[in-house]
Amino acid sequence: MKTNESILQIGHISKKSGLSIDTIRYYEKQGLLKVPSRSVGGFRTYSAEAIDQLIFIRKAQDLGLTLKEIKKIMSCGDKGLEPCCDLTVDLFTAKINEFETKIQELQGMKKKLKTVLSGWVGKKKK
Amino acid sequence: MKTNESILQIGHISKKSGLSIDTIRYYEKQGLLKVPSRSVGGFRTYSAEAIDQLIFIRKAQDLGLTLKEIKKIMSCGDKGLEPCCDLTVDLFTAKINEFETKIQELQGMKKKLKTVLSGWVGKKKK
DNA sequence: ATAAAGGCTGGAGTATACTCCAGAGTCAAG
DNA sequence: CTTGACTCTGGAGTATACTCCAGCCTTTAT
Repeated sequence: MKTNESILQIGHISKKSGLSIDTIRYYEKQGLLKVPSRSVGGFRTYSAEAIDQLIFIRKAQDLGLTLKEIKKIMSCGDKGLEPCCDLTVDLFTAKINEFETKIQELQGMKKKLKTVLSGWVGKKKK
Repeated sequence: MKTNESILQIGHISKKSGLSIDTIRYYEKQGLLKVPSRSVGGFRTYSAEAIDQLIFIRKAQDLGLTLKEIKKIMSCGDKGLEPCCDLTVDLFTAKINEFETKIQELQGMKKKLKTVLSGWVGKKKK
């Protein structure tokens, strides 16, 4: 059950990242994850880095980015932080502003929910 | 072109809210918007309140809530702030925590993007 | 009365992001 | 060498949230 310590199969990084095997393969197809090397028999083999990348994707997605946007953002890391093109600069700038707005909105919404919730607790049920 | 001042047709609230007519009708089908009254001929007629509701939906959605969740949250407003059921209390509590986490993540992500971006600006292109 | 702008319904189609599956091959242990 | 856990591919299917359309009706200005 224990192959080489440092060579991770897809099932392993699936468990570590919390993403399904199918999802990982889907991300690869979509170009979000660089194509992994393969074992002689054809199994995908990953380094630990892949786990971090998957977690990053999940987080970014949770923050409202599409896979396309995430792909763009991630590919900048690959190329030593060179902007791939002006559009990427624009994307980054836009996203930063968007995030700022979202933070404001989340704080507002949180307050709203809290107010409603505390009203319930005050009344108590049944 | 100007009917009664206070009776709004779907096209009007569409423009004001920034959502398409189709989307508004879709929300109605999904039960997010209370069924509007109709003109004699069958046109939907709204009050200005509907615009606010649409804007709320759009914001909540932007923050990562599904239409189902938004529906639940909105229906609480209708019922004088009574929790519709325990599940709603749970939903609210969970969402408040989720929002807190997201705020943290957004701030982290914003910082990351900013760092990358400032690297580009420093180097300047071409 | 009529024409242009706007609205109606039901249903089909689209985009995104998965999720599931069959049939077959791989790998490590015993 | 067999077994059982794991992985492979390609393609079909699902959920969510729209988006578009045909064919027809309403409204209102002229």
